[in-house]
This record gives sequence, C-alpha cells and structure tokens, in this order.
Amino acid sequence: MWLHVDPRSAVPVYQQVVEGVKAAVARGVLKPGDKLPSVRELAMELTINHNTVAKAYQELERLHVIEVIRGRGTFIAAEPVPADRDHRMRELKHAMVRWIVEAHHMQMDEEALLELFRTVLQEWRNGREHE
Amino acid sequence: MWLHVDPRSAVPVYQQVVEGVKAAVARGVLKPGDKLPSVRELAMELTINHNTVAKAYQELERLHVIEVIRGRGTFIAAEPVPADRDHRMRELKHAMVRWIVEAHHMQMDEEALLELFRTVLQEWRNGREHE
DNA sequence: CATGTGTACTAGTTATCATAGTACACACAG
DNA sequence: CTGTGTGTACTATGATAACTAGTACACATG
Repeated sequence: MWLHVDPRSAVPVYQQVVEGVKAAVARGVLKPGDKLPSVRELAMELTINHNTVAKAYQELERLHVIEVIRGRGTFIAAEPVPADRDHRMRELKHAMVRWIVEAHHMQMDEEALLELFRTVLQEWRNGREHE
Repeated sequence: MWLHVDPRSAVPVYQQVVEGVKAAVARGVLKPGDKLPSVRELAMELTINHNTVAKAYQELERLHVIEVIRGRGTFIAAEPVPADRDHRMRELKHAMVRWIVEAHHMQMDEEALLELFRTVLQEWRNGREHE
C-alpha cells in the first residue's frame, strides 16, 4: 500500500492521508484518472473512521488533487491547477526561513544547509525512479 | 520590539514566542547573556497571559536556547548545544520532502525550487546585516 | 431494485490551548 | 529582615479541533 498512517502522531490523521495522496501523485504512483479506494474501503484498511477519510478527500478536492463524482468514486484530477499560488509561495518562503533558523540553532553552516537540501532533493529523485 | 504575535493564527501563541526568540537569536538581535523580559512584562506587552509566556520560556530552556535563573530572570544561553541533533535533522529533512511534494503540486520545477531557496538564503543574509 | 458511491448530521470523547487568579520559592537591593 | 521582582505550580474554566460511532440521505450504475 502507498499509504501509511500513524494514529499516535501529533499531525492529524486526515492530514496524513492528504499528504500521503499528494506525495503519491508527486511520485507518479498515482496518475490522473486513477481511482482511489472508497472512503469506507480506505477507512477499513487504515482502521480509522470513514468520516476521517471523507474529510481528507474533501480537502484534496479543494486542492484540485482529486475529483469526486457522487455515486461513482474519487479519481486523481487531470491537471493540478495551482489555485492560490501566491499564498502557497509565501508559505514556502516562510518555511525556508524556518529551516535557516533551525539550522542555525543546530550550529549548521548555511552552506551545509544548502548542500543538505540538494541531497534530499537527489534522494527524492532516486526514490521516484524506483516506482 | 523584536517579537510579534498573532492571536488569530492557527499556530499556538506560545509556539510563536518560541520561534520568535529563536529567530531573533539566529539573526543576532539577541546575543548570549542578553536578558529577556520577565514573563509578566512580556505577557503585558503582548497582551497575553503570563502562563503562556512561561510555557514558551520552558520550551526554550528545554532547547538550550535560554537559561533560567530563579529570582533573577532569563538569559540567552551561551552555547546553543544541539542536544537531539539526529532527531531535529530527521525533522528538517522531512520538512524539506514535504515542500518538494508541495512544489510539485504547484507545478514548480525542482531546479526552480533550489533556486528559490538560494534566493531566500541570500535575502536572509542581507536582512541580517541590517541589524 | 439492490448495491456502492460520497455526503450530512448528531452525539460524545479526548486533547490542546489559553485565560484567570492565586500562591509559593528564590535572589537581591534596601 | 523586608520588600520587590523573578520563575514556577496549581486549580478552574472556556474554546476549539480531531476523532469515533452510528445513522441516514442522494446519486450512479447494473
């Protein structure tokens, strides 16, 4: 299965589902048109409530990652339209600043941080090839 | 003031204080030995409860960012010893992966993402010089 | 009609965050 | 010693979010 959930994590379960699906799409595990499990199926598989899955699906639909068709099921959306691009860009920059601050408190050089990012990016690329 | 707090934000107020202090230290606005406002002073200034400030201070002490001396006050710690380096490194990497995925859903090229990070790093360096 | 979809609703539990008020232990200047 | 300023501890209360459980409804399809 391309989805794992940790009920003891601090991050909400529905959000873990959202991120899991987004990651699977980004990796190419899920492609446009692919059918997702029904809310009840996925809930059974992850041993969580079907309402929690439904909440995740609604969030994913809001993000234009999936398309929901009542009575038929949910599918990966054709084109991931970036709706609120500016807003997400600001958040991305903000996150990067947090990395810099965090790295500083880990006594990590800024150059080392940049190198780390390159490494993570490379590892992600490799992991993508293996699927 | 080097600290701002948004009570309507989704991120907890005490955590905003924690991040604010860490950022100020990283920028050099606060230096080792500097005295922080008392919990009641800062609470008054930010119009929040003094218990909330106390919670933030306790978290900062746990992170070895500040030193607390009962009856005297709180001070920026001498050397920011990275205690749980491995754990924080894993979290940092995890955060980077999340944003790689996010960038993909924004239809942003990986090279563009790397370039953006270089830009943010440069901007942060400039902002630091001005203080 | 029967089945499988997503959706909507109520109810209840648990946990976190924040406030408010009070009290205590310690350091230090007077 | 006393008064004041520290951080800390405690109880109580309210607000909100996340999750579970159960039930019911509307729609698509065979």
